[in-house]
Amino acid sequence: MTRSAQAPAAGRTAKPTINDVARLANVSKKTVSRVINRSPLLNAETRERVEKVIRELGYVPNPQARALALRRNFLIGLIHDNPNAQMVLNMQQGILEALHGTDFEMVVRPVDRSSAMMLDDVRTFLERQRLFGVVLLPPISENDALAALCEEVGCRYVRMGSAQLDDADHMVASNDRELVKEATEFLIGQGHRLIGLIEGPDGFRSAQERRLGFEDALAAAGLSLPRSHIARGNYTFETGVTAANRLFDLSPRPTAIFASNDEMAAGVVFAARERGIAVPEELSVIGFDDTPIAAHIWPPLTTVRWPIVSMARAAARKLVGDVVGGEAAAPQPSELPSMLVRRASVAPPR
Amino acid sequence: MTRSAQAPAAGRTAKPTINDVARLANVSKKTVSRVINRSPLLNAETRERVEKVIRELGYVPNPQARALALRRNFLIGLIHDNPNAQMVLNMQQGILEALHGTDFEMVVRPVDRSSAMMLDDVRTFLERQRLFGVVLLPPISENDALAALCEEVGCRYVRMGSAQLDDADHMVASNDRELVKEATEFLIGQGHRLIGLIEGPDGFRSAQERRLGFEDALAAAGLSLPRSHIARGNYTFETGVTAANRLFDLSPRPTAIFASNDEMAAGVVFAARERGIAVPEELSVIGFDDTPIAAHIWPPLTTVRWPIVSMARAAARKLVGDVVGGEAAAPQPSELPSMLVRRASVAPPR
DNA sequence: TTGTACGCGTTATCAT
DNA sequence: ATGATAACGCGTACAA
Repeated sequence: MTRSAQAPAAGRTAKPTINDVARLANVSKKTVSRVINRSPLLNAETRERVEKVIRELGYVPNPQARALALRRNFLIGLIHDNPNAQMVLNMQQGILEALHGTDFEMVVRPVDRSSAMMLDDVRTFLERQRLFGVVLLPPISENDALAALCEEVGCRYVRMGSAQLDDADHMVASNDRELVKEATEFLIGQGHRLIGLIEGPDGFRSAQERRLGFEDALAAAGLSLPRSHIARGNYTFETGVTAANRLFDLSPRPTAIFASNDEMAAGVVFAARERGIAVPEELSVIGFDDTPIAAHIWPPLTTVRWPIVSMARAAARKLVGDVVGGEAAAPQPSELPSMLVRRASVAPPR
Repeated sequence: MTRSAQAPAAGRTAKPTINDVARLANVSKKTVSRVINRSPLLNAETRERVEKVIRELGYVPNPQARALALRRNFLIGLIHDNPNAQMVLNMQQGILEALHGTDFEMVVRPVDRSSAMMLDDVRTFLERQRLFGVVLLPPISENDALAALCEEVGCRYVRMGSAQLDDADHMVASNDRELVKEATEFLIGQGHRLIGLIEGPDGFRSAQERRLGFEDALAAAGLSLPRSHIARGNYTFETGVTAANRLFDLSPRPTAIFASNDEMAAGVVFAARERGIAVPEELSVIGFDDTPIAAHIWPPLTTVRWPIVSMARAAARKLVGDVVGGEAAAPQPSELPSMLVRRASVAPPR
């Protein structure tokens, strides 16, 4: 089962190179290169001829050679420290959708935000691999030093997040604050007056935005928000359970809880079940993200759908748009809207 | 914040190359190359000297150049068509753990098993990117044609799966059959005699293995398995709901259900809740995988823990073990054991 | 054990 | 508008 072989007759392929194309088209390598790279200054007839040969030969440029010559790899990096599997995978999916049919591939790089070496690690990664660009996922995307680093090493980047943290070229954001306000207003509209908040971790912009939206709604309705009705979690199921139990101990107990993500909201429902509190009869719950868990627990969660796949797709298109044609070339939005998804976890208070 | 760079005062970088090392160490490129690639025939003293220069310069070989010269990229591919996010992410985590500290990066490639172009797509991918190796995740890992393709294009591969589908060098498997037997015996030990099975999709080896384990246990206990007590799902929550409802309609109703994965088991619990069937009082449920959902629904699921991260880590180490030192160089097991995790979803029948 | 000369496939420079 | 030639950085024959 031998491979390679340069002799044409020999079994397997020996993929054609730019030289083969040049020879058969009676032009120089450079001209072929110009065709590949869509150089504008090129005789139309010459281009036709070269393209014909390319097609006949089934020639495809060698990515390794291009990477060496261009000092730039055809790879898009995905840098993240997001603990939620569904979230990360959805983002991967969005990026891959944008990259599909292009010469780009996606390489995944989890980082440890708590490590002092984080920035150095990323720097090494970017400089060594010479990535074409990277997509920064929340929450690490909120790190300005990381964005500055990308800029410094000459790597394009697009940040994803819950608010505009950067200029439109480098950002794809959602309108969390607005939608959490809407979600909270929905609870108020159902008659709830004592609403608890489980906010996300300190220092996370998403946590801040969602809290602000929550406060916006209460303020607009003239409701007060006692400090005691705010608990904090770190976006995990377990901290949702803990935070919920803290709120359950209040007297009077909140009749509704908004949790800053679905994982924690699922923790609330779980904790309620443990304490014999009926959802939604005795407690309404709203989450955020609309990850599958929201629809898979009982009762299914009312939540805010975060357009995560679309956001990731837009982010990747922003990166490669200059190089590839088609839809990716169109200007990509820097904000994508979320929406409220109503399910069974909300009801009027008793 | 300038780094290395001995040369042209020019601002950015100018990373040292193999030539710089050779010059400063008073040896030829080739000797440096030998040091990098750990050639055995090398004067110890020479090696020391070169390594010293490498350290001082902070020299790191350029991956793009190596890829071109070696006709092989330092990338490990992850090929999958697994719909379960947690599963895929755990596998990614395992692979990344194995790759950490090496020169390898991971590139992710989802494929569409239903597409007629699947094999051609993968072939193009492998030939173009010249991957060092790929890890094949279930269920696509069960596709023998895919493995043959890897072999054909000269790409190393390791398959992950629920049974030994290939020789030890190309396989990391778990002992599903054994553990499902154990899980089922646990139900029988609790007193259950009417046990339903929700099996996985037709054609999936994991589904087959788990069904066999289930049948093994019933047979060993002298219990019959009416065809009507077997429902089929496709590993999703929704099909778990549907299958559960089919089993609930039986008379007499099964007092326990084994579902071939956690997603479907969660669907069973959900469906039971909808019908007012108490779990575990009126229905015991066991799942498979021990993904987070198992512990996050009520009641938490008894399930089989699939050592997915370890399996992926072992798979990646098998691929890169020849090249990198340390733990990865040790022979990697081709089978990793699962274990039964007992939680609250199982109780004796009434 | 070490060095020389060349190849890997592409892009960039600077002519023409 | 196109071409000859030199990078790009590293690995491999083959020679020494």
